[in-house]
Amino acid sequence: MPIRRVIIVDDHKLFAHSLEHLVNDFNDYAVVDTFSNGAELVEKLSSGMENPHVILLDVKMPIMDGIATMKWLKKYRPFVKVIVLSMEDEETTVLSMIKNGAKGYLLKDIEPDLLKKALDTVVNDGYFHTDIVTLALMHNLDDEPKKLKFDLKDKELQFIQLACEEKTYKEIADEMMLSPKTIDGYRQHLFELFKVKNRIGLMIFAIKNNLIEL
Amino acid sequence: MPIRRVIIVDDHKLFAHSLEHLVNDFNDYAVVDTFSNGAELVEKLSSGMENPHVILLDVKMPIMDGIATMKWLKKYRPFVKVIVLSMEDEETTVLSMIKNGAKGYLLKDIEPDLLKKALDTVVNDGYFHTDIVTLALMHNLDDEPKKLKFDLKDKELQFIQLACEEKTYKEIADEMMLSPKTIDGYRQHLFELFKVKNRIGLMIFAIKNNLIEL
DNA sequence: AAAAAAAACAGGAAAAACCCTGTATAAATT
DNA sequence: AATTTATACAGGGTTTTTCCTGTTTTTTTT
Repeated sequence: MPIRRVIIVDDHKLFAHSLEHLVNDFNDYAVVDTFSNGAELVEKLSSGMENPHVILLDVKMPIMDGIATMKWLKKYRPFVKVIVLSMEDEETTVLSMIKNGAKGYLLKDIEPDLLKKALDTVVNDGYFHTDIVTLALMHNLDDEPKKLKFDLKDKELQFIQLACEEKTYKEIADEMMLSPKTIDGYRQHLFELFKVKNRIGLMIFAIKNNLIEL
Repeated sequence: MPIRRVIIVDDHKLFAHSLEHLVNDFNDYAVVDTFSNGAELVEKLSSGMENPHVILLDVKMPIMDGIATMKWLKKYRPFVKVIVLSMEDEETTVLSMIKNGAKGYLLKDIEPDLLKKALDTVVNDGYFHTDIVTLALMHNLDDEPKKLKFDLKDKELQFIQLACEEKTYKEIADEMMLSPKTIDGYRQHLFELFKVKNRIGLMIFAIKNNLIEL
């Protein structure tokens, strides 16, 4: 196996250089460069630097942070594998890095062995996912209706669901076997309750509160 | 550690009983019952049977399938840990089982050792997630605009995004600095293109095709 | 420069959505 | 039994949306 070129991007110089030593001690890996923020990386890559196999990327950095860097990489170097090395395990951060193509997400307090394993796995299988990622993904999946401050009657909920389909109120009235005037009453009541101005507003509210299934 | 009570639910009798032997051979686990579909399980649990620690659940079953069973369990026995054992790895199925609280999802062709490990991990950590789950979760996350058969101009896309907000066309016209009549032209053109009948239909289309960010 | 295509805009009208106020009836409270 | 509350419904008006058929202006193509 050829030596894998690794780039480290981290503004914490001490950490970055210790990491460099560690990675250089692994067989098959060599750190070819370290940068202290995303902008430096982007600049070098843009000006013809050879692409690395793997980038070890921090999240919190000055000038151009990990998320912005990840977005750039996704767009211009999608084939370069990125492992995020971060102090923070906030789920929104994890999700946003994974969404933008990170192949792994590790906390900085892991054992060196795990980093080695992550590198190997990412190179061979394309990704390395730890519990931290899986849990974030799971919570992201949550689609329980958020507990609303109002409790909606069955008919109201049914109206909302139908109002979020490509139907006229007349059609909704037929389907619910009620007068169009009654339907108009539901509409008006819910507009006031949700503080929306039109049917689009109602639909936005319904989506944000998981009242409907698209 | 006390012996963990396990229930197997699988209509494939031969498989179910082989599995029973296998699990009984594991230390710390004992199969207390096997059922050939979800309905049998639900009936027994409802009529006072002691709850198991773990349920090994198949997906494809007659009468009451794995998904329906999982939904029932999520509602009435949320604390019972379920590991899905399935032949199929269709991502929608995986997602739906995980959404409904399955703690693990394994294919039936795995090694016995892995099942043992899954049982131990589920009992101790609460879940056991294999690549099959992580991959399904990842793809679920996809929010790239799907490649449309039409290519939309910038103005059209902007109109769509504004039309999916709580605005009148007059307001949209102001914001885009165009005449309301021009906006109406965009509307009509896109209605025909997407084959929708009203603004709600347009919004549904935009959401399904990831044209907008809510 | 002429022709073709695309983008911006209009008139006019019907349909649907929106809004306000008010009534009859059934259901729940007291 | 009397009162309140909730539900279904109406009249009638304003605004917005939707639809159809054009014209003018700008941009692109030839």
